[in-house]
Amino acid sequence: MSENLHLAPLVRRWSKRIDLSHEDRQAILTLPFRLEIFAKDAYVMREGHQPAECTLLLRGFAYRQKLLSDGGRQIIAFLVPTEFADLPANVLGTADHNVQSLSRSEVAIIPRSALLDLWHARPAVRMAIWMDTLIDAAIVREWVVNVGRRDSRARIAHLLCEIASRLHVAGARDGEMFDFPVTQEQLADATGLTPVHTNRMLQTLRREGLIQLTSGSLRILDWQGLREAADFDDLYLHQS
Amino acid sequence: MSENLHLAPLVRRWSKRIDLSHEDRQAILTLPFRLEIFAKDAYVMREGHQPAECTLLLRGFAYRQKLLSDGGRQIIAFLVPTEFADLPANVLGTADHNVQSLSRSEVAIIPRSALLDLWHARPAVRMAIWMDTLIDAAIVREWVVNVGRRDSRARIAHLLCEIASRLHVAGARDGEMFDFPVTQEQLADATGLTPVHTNRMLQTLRREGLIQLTSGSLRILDWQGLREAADFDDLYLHQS
DNA sequence: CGTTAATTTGAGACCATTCAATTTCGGTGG
DNA sequence: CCACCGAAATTGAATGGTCTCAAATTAACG
Repeated sequence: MSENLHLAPLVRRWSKRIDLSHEDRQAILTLPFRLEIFAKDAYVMREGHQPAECTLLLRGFAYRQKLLSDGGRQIIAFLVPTEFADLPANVLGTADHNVQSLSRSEVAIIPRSALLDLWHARPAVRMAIWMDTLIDAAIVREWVVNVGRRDSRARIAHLLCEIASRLHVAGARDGEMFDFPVTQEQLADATGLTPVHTNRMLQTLRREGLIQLTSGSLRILDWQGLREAADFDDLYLHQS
Repeated sequence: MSENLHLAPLVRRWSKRIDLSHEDRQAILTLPFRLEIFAKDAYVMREGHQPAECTLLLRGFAYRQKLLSDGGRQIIAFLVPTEFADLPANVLGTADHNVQSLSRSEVAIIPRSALLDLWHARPAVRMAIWMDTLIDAAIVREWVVNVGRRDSRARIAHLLCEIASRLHVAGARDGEMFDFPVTQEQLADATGLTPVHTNRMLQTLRREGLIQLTSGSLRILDWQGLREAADFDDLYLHQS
């Protein structure tokens, strides 16, 4: 059977948590889809819309976001490759938030029915998807804690810890570099701070020798120090 | 077959979103369980623990919560009857947050395996559970927005709007009264504010004639006014 | 009716914001 | 390769929303 390897990373990620049979893998790899490119800042999903297809992020990053009536913006989550952008909207019918592409990104667009059929037919796959959903929720819960109860320095530090942990699943090491093209304004919208204050806190963390953040790439110089500054415990990521 | 009506409210709620066949209903109603009572403030679930059973809230209220190393507490969600307290922990293996009983509450404790069997056997039931999970996540996302980007008055107002909407699914009306025994300290921990400032904002909302909040019960006097103060849009609750 | 928890009030301190200006960076065309 | 441009990052000073710390009052409960 002709199989397309665009979906292989998804199989790889799911396999770490769930035993997938050969049939499971084949069923995933032969899902129908079309590729699409989103430019930086392009909307992948819009609040209020009713999608008929599922969008799987293959390359690049994206973020969930909500806009307030006063023009404010809150970023709710960052999406990394092999994550679905609009699963909730596909199941519940209507999107309750927006998804924007962080950088230029590549996605696979899969018919909702195909994914749902897979979900009904293959227990292991549906368990993997459910676990994805639950971990997603766990991350958002930690964001509530971050934004609600940590001071600005810890907030930024915690967000950076989370990003680094998710980008390098197998334990982040000191000095390691991550490609993550985020602006300070976006970090501000993710932490509930202003861009100005976000800038000052980043400078503080740099001055303390904890991080090195230049446009597009993050390097953690002192993982232990950053973890302490953030009060970070990666239990909620459920990646071990 | 002898069926126990303790689980009937769960069937009723799920039926609003999903068509449940007679067999589906029977399967739910005949789930094995034992009843348990939790006192006010008792822990229903503890971070780090690995539950073997699922806890379904039948009467009273509960809340999800995380503690910080500096002693701070952030409330992440309120649970109302017919909601599961520890589904994520049962699926992912370990609890990543705490659940406490808000008032004296009654729960049904169901063996994990029984619920999982049901989940595998009955497509409609697992769709209902999945939708629950997704709506849960949507609510938490809105909390991130609330805590991250709204000022203190709007934050309190929004939380009250959400509670009222969830307690009276079929559209809240002016002057209606809800039983919700929450303290101002808990409202503070849910909104990321201090108890003192929460008190002042509640007074503001009262002075404006929007609410009437006495210990244990909430009455919304001006639903439209409160909605505007909160910038509230109930789309994310997905209850229509 | 006594005791403890919850709510309320006041005043001062502080963290983060606001507003504005400047500098640096990244990309583009000459 | 340099000059230019807009976006992003940085700096400064003043304002302000929320916090902190205490004390007083009220409500809940046995």
